Amino acid sequence: MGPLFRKSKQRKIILGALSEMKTHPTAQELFARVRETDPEVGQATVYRNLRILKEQGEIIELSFGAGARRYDRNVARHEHFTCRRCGTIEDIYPDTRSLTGSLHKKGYRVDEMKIEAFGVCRKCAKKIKSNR
Amino acid sequence: MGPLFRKSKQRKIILGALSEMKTHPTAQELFARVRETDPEVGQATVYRNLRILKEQGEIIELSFGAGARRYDRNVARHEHFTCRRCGTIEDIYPDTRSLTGSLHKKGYRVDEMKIEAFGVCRKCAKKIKSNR
DNA sequence: ATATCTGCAAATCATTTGCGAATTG
DNA sequence: CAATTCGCAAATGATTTGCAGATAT
Repeated sequence: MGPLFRKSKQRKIILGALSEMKTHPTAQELFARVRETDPEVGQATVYRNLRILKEQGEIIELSFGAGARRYDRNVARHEHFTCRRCGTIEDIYPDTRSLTGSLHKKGYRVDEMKIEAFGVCRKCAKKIKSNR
Repeated sequence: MGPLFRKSKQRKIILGALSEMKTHPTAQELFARVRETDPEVGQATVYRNLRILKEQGEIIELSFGAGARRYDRNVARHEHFTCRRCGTIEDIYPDTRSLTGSLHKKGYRVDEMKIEAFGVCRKCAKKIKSNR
């Protein structure tokens, strides 16, 4: 079987910091955040632990288009909406059954489906409306 | 307005090579392919032209999870299915209207939706079946 | 003519790895 | 104690950029 994972001090710090951030941070953003309170934590430690936590199913790894990967403490099945105006990434919970269903009918075995939506979020849409 | 794009020899070579490849290649894969016939083309030229061709809407840029970006000459609206067994990336054309519709109802303005499906493709599914 | 483009090499950005020391169970 | 993890620095992989010379319109 695989290696035995320990509850290292750093692993707890990193998971704790990610839990507090609602912004779906990149490894670098999380590293910066961790450094604020624990300046002795190394950057490789952050990357290594993100990989381990992902393998353990404690967190999810995201990658929106190009650029750095992002991490998410919300492990429930969900998708993301990125606002082009304010940059916020919101969790969304679309019903994907008809999508996977039609693929199954065509002979595909689907075990994962990733959906990313882009546009203007509800908050920004309201602002735009009131400004005219 | 923006810059005037020219039809450089290299740009044509790169677009031509991508047109012939049905594999959704990375910039490096495309670079290697171009080098086979035109060894004088530089790697920066490939990257630069991929960006320009994308801006012009001649090609599409994809990024599946982590790893290098991939490029696609098929600019029609479509999505992708990646087979975990043979690695092939197939074009799929799912109906996304109900998905965008329900987001619109919730107040989001959706201008783009990206879907990536993963699993076992039809060809591999058949092979697995016949092997037992 | 001159804005655009090229090839090369060096720079940048995100991430991984080697290693000897420290920590966890 | 022995497996695991750490921090650091160097390595890697993907992509971008600076620049002087070449090219397209």
